[in-house]
Amino acid sequence: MDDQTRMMTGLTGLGGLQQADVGDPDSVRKQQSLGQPQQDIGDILQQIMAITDESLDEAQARCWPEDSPAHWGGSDDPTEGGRAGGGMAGGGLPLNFQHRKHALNCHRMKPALFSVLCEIKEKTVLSIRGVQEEDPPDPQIMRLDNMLLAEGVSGPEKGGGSAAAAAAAAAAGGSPTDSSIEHSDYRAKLAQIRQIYHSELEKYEQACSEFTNHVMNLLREQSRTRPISPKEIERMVAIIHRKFSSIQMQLKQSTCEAVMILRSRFLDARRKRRNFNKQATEVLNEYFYSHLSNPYPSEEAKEELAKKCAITVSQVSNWFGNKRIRYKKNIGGYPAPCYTPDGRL
DNA sequence: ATTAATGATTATCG
DNA sequence: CGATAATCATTAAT
Repeated sequence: MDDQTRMMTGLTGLGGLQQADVGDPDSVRKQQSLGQPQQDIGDILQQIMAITDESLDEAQARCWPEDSPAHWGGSDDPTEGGRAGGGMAGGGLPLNFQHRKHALNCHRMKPALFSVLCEIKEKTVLSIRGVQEEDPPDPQIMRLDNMLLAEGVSGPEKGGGSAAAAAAAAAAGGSPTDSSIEHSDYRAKLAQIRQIYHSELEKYEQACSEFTNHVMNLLREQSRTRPISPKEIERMVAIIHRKFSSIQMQLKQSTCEAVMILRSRFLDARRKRRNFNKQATEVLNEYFYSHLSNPYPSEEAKEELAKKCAITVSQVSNWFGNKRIRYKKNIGGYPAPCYTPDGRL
């Protein structure tokens, strides 16, 4: 390994640094103070710190140029909360930045420091390796995905809004003022949700790849002054992707909520209730009062009534359910209407 | 503008 | 699954 050889040479160059000592930050300074110029190490560390800070700030400033996207519903995204609002990149930063980087790379103590960092890392990486991440196929996000697909939000585009509305109106047949209007309205709103969802998703993807690129560039850059294995970069990228996918899940969840609300608003039949026509209620009432002793029409009788009234069987069932309970309430309540304990009806 | 009537939904029970 | 009771959301009536 390249790192290994460099580590070794660097070790000898530093002169007698024992492995046991490296873990303790103070021991490094103590060793330096005795032998080689301590000032150099102090400088070089400071430069590394400065460069790291600056490049991080720069990356963040470029990655999040504007605020978080809009969500529906009330649930705010808790994962979007605390990002450091560090110092904005001033005008002269890049030059200063390049200059310092150059100075650092050319520093004569750099190989030695690199080797020390290699060694420290060699000890700590073992503990990190123990934290192997596994990604179980999250059932939560699977559920959300399935629902979005079923609702046609995340599926393939189904034509423009007006076209879809026209198609719906044409397909509905019958009276054009009844269900087709509401249905097209529903589809329009659904298309709106869908559009927002896709644009947000795209924004997230873009931000994710942008941020990933920045981090990778940063790590590659830093790998010249401190040891970073490709595997670690990979790990970092995986972490970033996980984070962003959790944000995406938030988006999917709020989209699902919006769709649910939309459904309950438009597909709830209570909202488009029409009274049955006079003749239908007459037929139903006739059956009810002529079978008052047993007002429970059989399935067959229900079908016949449904056909006669031009309504569905379940509507007939609803009607008889309502009629029975309301008849009982109106008739049976004379002597002792059921008062509640607090004296109200 | 309030209230009554009414069709539909929901929760609960057997 | 069907019946009931309570409740919702809309329409008709006052």
